Amino acid sequence: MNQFEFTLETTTGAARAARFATPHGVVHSPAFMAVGTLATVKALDPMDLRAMGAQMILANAYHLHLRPGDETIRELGGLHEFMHWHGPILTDSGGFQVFSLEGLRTVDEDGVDFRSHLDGSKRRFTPESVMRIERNLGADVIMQFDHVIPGQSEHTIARDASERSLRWLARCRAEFERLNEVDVIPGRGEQALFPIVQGGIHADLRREAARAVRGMGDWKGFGIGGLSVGEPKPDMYRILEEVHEELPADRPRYLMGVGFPEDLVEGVRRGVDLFDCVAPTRMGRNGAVFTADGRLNIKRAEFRLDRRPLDPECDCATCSRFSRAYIRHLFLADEILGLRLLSLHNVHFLVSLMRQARETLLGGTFDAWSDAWLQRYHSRTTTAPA
RNA sequence: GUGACUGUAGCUCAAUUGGUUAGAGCACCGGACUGUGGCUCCGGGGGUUGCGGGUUCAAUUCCCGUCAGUCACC
Repeated sequence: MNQFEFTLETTTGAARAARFATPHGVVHSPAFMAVGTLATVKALDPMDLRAMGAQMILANAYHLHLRPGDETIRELGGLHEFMHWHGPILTDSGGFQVFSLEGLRTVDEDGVDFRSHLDGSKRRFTPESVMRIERNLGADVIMQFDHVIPGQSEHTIARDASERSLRWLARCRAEFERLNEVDVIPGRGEQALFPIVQGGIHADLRREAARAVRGMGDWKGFGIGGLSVGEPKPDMYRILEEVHEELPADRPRYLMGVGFPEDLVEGVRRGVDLFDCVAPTRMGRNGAVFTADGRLNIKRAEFRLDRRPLDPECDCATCSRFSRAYIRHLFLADEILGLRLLSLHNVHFLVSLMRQARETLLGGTFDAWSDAWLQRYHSRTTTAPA
């Protein structure tokens, strides 16, 4: 396969199974990408990720620029070499991080001034500087620098941010192409730049953004951003349906920052190929466990004498060995193994969930499987449907 | 044995000169977390103020006794 070639294998409605070729290996989609912001999927070793079948992981340009520095990582051979993950990597640009520094940053047309969350030092990101950072990190797929806004933002705010993101995309692409001429990528291979479709929860803006992005070039894939940032779930699902109709079928769609198990299934049904989310690891560190019957909190007293695994149907390295009672004890005692065991299980759960989606797509049973899966997951989940 | 000091929530401590229904932190019991701070946030259950008397309209607060702990002295 050619670099970044996306080969559709089958479709069921909007849902697709495909292969996405990168310089560091092929991603079989739909797929969940574990998040390793600081060049580590928190509490997990690359060996754990490989063993559970994780295919591609994320890292973050903002965080790694501040520490240890993208130049440092470049000198050390790039991200793959640095963190000893030799599969595909995607870096997020830092648009979301800058957005979340509310009160510590100001956006203007040229870029963003902000203060480092580490030491308060003044910093400035522009589309060009972010492209250079992501080049130094050397991921397979890099994301454009975009302007992220809260999920419920009104039309005028959303349009302003979306249009700015489009203008920044043009500058990202120009700098990306310039660097391709004058610079090499650390490690080996090539990079693909993904644009990000914005537009908040407004259908017209989303469609305009998708069309505008398409018109700007022959992209290797598309990011869908600005979702799961405070808007109701039905809005997110509705927007995915709108965007699906505007994006080319023969390119991967990456839904940024999503999500919870039910969001992955809903996303696949609406044409999404790639997901990433901090939920499995962050929530795992806080005691939440994904199971086929919904979420549970391992710290609850009801598990004090529970000898069962977290999820009786799970074959991960945690569930094949440890009881709920033991892991509960680890959490109440603040033992670090507890964080690790739940992070491992939760990431495995999402990776495995997408593997099931892929297998049922290829087997022609996806609709029935996803219906049944969603019904079962919601039937006993503790989180109220939005 | 004598004297001094201290006893308030599971723990560490608050509670104007005696004045509403004795509070807080931690712990405990639940919940939240979506392009990552192991953080944080929200809610909840918990008290015969060591025990027994007394004074007072009113006692965690003042008085007496008693028990326990700490320290000092025989």
